[in-house]
Amino acid sequence: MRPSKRDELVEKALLVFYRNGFHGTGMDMLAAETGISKTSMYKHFRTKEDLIMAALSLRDTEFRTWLFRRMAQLGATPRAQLIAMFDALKEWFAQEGFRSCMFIKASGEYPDPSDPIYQKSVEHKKLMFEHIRDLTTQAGAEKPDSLARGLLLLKDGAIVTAHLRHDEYPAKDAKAAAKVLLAAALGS
Amino acid sequence: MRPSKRDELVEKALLVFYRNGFHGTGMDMLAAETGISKTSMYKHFRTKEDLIMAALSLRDTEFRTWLFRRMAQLGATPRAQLIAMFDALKEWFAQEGFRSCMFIKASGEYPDPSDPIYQKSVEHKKLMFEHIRDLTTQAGAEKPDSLARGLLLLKDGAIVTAHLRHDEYPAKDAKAAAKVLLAAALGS
DNA sequence: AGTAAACACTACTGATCAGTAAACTTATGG
DNA sequence: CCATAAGTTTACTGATCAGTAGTGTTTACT
Repeated sequence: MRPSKRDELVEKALLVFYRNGFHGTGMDMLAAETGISKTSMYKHFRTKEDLIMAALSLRDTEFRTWLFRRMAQLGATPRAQLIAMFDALKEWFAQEGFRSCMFIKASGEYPDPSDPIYQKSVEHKKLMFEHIRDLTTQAGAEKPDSLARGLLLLKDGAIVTAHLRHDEYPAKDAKAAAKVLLAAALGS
Repeated sequence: MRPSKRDELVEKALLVFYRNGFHGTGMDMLAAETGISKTSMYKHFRTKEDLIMAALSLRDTEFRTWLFRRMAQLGATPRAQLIAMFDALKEWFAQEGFRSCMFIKASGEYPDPSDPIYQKSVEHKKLMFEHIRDLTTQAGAEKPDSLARGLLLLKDGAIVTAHLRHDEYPAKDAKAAAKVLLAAALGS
């Protein structure tokens, strides 16, 4: 099984799921939009849920890779990186395809905590937390966990707000608030 | 048309939509769960979308009424009310039926900005903002709009995080961060 | 008691849902 | 050049989707 076609399917499915939602995307529509036949899709993935899980895994690695790299590019010190997270978010919000956080949406459509899709969303948030907490630790915070959770509240608040409010405020306000939290935790 | 049965339908439909999602809830399932026949449902509402809109309207007034009243009960001054918002949220998160914000979920399932359901979600967030901004104004903030938006980022961040993380942290961290923002904006 | 509205029940429409079967086409590697 | 595997197309399954028609039943007001 060569990986290329399968990967292509997952990439395209990811976009359609992100744009149309999970329940809102049928397998026939997916076949039409990706140009890949339904039979082939079911050769690679036993069920729709399996395909969703693969798309979420791809999204998780893609998103964290992009965000953390961009933070590192924009900020020299750990503290500067944490502030730069909100500059990176601003760039994301301005992209035309931006439609909130894939995992917040996924857990909204599959709210049962025993559902693998829900659990994947929990996992993504956990991985996000771990990286941010590493940075707050490096920055010398007394309570790195608490500071990291606070910054992530601003991040997720900004994401869902940016989806309902297409102006510059969510990223801007979140960045300003993050600076205040960092100053309170680390000194100005 | 006596209002009682119609209202009963909207109330019950609201619960089912909130629990199962919008696309995840079929009209047959709704009839089964509410005990109201499909025929009757379609006497009151021409389409499923009309019913969803009615449910969202009810949710909007119910939620804002509850939250603002609770904030007034828990806080004497405008500033105390703003902090108390996060105590009220904590109570909400602890309720067994808690499943994130209905409007964030609605805009996730209906992401088209021209969709009435999406617009209803925007409207709800706007009404939330206006009340919080009134409080930040009364509290004497120099930039009441900016402070209100910052506090609402924490609120929505806490809501979506609490849905994926069933512990006390989201409400606790959001309250701590809110205190820091208020201290920075109003003086300690 | 009688009337009319509100209600429920059953059964149906055509469309779409996830998923499958079978036959055909393409590409690749020995 | 041939065999194998990956891909395609078409057609299908039974279930469920939103929404409707027709007939009967309950309720409330006069």
